[in-house]
Amino acid sequence: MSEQVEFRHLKYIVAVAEAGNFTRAAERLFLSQPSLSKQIKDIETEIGVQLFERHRDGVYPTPIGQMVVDYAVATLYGRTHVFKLAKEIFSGTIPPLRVGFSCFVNSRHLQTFRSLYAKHFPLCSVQLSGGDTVHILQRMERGDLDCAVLCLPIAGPKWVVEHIASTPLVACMRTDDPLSERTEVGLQELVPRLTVFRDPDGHPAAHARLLEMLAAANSSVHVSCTAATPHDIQLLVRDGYGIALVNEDMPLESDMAIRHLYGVQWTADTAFVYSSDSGHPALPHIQRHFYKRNTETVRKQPQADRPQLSLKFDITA
Amino acid sequence: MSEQVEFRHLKYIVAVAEAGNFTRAAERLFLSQPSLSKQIKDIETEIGVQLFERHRDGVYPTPIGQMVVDYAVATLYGRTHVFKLAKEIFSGTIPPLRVGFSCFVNSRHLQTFRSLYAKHFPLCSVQLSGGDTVHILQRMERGDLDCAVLCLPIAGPKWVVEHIASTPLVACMRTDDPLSERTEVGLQELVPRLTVFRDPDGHPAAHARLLEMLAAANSSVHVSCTAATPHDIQLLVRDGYGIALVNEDMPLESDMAIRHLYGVQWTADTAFVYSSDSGHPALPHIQRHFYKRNTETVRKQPQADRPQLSLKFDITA
DNA sequence: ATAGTCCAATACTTCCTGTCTATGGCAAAT
DNA sequence: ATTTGCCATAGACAGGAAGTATTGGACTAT
Repeated sequence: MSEQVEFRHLKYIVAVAEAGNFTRAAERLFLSQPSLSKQIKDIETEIGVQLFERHRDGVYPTPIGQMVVDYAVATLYGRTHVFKLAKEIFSGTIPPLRVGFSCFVNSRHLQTFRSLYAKHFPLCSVQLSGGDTVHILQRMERGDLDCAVLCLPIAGPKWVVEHIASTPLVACMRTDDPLSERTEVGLQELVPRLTVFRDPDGHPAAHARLLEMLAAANSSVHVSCTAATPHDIQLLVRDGYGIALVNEDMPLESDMAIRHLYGVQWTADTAFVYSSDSGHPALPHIQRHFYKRNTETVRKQPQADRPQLSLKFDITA
Repeated sequence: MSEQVEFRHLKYIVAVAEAGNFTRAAERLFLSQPSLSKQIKDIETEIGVQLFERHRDGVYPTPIGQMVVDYAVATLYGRTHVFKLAKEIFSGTIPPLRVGFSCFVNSRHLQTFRSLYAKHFPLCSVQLSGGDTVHILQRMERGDLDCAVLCLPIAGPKWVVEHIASTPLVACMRTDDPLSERTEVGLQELVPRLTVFRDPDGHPAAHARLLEMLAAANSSVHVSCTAATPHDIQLLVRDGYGIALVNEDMPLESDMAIRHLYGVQWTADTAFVYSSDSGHPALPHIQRHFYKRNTETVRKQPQADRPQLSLKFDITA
C-alpha cells in the first residue's frame, strides 16, 4: 500500500506544506507544477488518504496530512544524517571522540564502551579524560567533551542518558574489622560507623540521593570524611576513619574487604551521557547500541522482597 | 550525497544482509541478480562507503554497513506504519481508543488529551474509564485498555511513560483550621496532623515514594485514614480526621482550604502511559505530541533553593 | 458583463533509468 | 580438467517521471 511512496514524494509533500501552494513549491523544487501536482495526487490515491485541502487561498495539509508531513520531515532528516555519518566514519574524517569518565566508574565499562566504538568506527580514535562528575559535565557543556561514562543520577533535559549497568552498593571495611566476619552486615549496625563518603562536591546529586536512601531506611549518618577517588576512600577506611559504601565492583586494595548489606538492596548505576544538542554524529548510534543491549537483557527483573533503592534517579529532577 | 538513496535501495540492502548472498536476495526480491548487484554497487559509489564485503562464502555487511542496515530496517518499518495508520484514521477503521484514568488525575489533563486526540483523529472515538492506578494498569496488561492518564511513579520496562504535568503537593485542611491562617505551612507543624492519605493499595508505588520523601525530610507519619478518591479524602479532612497532602489543582469542595508547604517543593506528576507492545497505532503519535510539548516548554527549569522532591520516579525501579 | 489573473488539473511527448537476458570471471569442489 | 556457485559487466528494452502546452474553475477589477 505504501510501497510506492518514495523519498521523492516525501520531499514534495514537505515542499507543498511549506510553500502552501503547488506552483511555488514546484519552483522551489526546480520541478514543473503539473509534475508536482500529479505526484502528490498519485500518492493520495495510492494510500487512499487526502493529504492536502486545495483552497483558492492556498493548499493546507489535512490533520492526517500534517502527521505525514511531520513524518516526512523526520525521515528526510534521518536519511541525510545516516549517510553523512557513514561517509564521515568511512573516510576517517570524523573527529576523535572525547570521552570523559568519573573515577568511580569501573574501568570495564570504559573498556566495553571503547571496544563497542572501535568495532563500529575502527578508523576513529578516542580521547579519554577522567575527573569528578561535576567537572566532566561542565566540560561537556562547554563543548570540550563529546560524551562521558558517569555515575547516576544525572539531571536535566539537556543530557541524553543511557543506562549501562547497575552494581550493588556494599560496605567497604578493613579485613581485620569485626564486621568482616559476617557474610552480610545489617544497616543498623553499619550506619553508626558509616563515616567515609565520596566527595559531595564531585557529584552533589548522588550524595543527596544516597542521604535520601539512608533517610528512607530511617538512618541518618555523620559525614565526617570525604574522598575524591576510590583509592582515597580505601585509604581513609584503612586508616581507621570508618566504613564506606562503595560499588561492589570497585577494585579492592590490600587489607580491604567488602560485605553485602542485609535487608536492603541498594544499587549504584553507571550511564553513558551526552548533550542532547551535541553535534558528534557517532553518539546517537552508540547510544542505540546500549539501548538495545538494555532492552534485550532487562527482561529478567529480579523483584526481590528486599527494598530495592537505586542511585539511578535524581530526586531533584 | 544521499539524495539518490530510495526506499527501494533500503529494501535491497536489508534483503542482502538477511540472505547473506546476492543471488538468493535477488530471488527473494523477485529481481534479477545483476540488477540487485548494480543497485547496491551504485549506492556504495554514490555515498562513497562500502556497505558489504563480498567473500567467497557469502556477503557480510561492514560495520558501517550494519549501521545502515539497522537504519534501513527502522525506516522501512516506519514507512509502512505511518501510511497504514493514516489510512486507518482516514477511513475510520481505527478502533475506538480505550483510555483509563486515575480519579486523582485532574480532569483538565483528560480534556487536553481528548482535544489532542480529536484534533488529530476526528473520525475516531474515545472510551474513557476511571479507576485506581493498579486496576487501570491491570486492565492495560490484559489488553482491555489501550492507554491511560495516571499519576507517577509507574515502574517497569513494559510501559511507555510520557510525562504530562507536574503539580505542587499542598496541604488540604478545613477552612476553620488554625493552620489555614498561614499562607504557607511548615513540614514540622504539618506532619503530626498528616493522617489522611490516598489508598495505598490503589497505587502502592506512589504511597511508598511519598513515605520516602517524608523520610528524607526526617518526618515519619502515622497513616490512620485512607481514601480512594479526592472526594473521600476531603470528606475525611472535613470530618476532622486530619490533614491530607493533595495536588494543588485538585477540585476543592466547600469548607476546604489548601496551603503550600514551606521549606520544601514537592510535586506530583501526571503521565500518559501505554504498553510498550501495544498495537494501537495512534498511541506513538499521541506520545510524540506530548513529547514535543515537553521539550518545547521544559527549558525554563526553575532551580529553586528549596529541596525539590517529586513523586515522578519509582525508587524501586 | 467581461477581460484579466491565479492556480491546479489534464493531455501528450520525451528521455532517463531500473530491469532484464546473456555473458564473463573467479575460486572452490569433484 | 570440469563443474558448480556466485558476483560483475554489457547491451536492449520498457516504464514512468518530468517537461510543454493547454484547459478549466474561481475570484477581481474595470
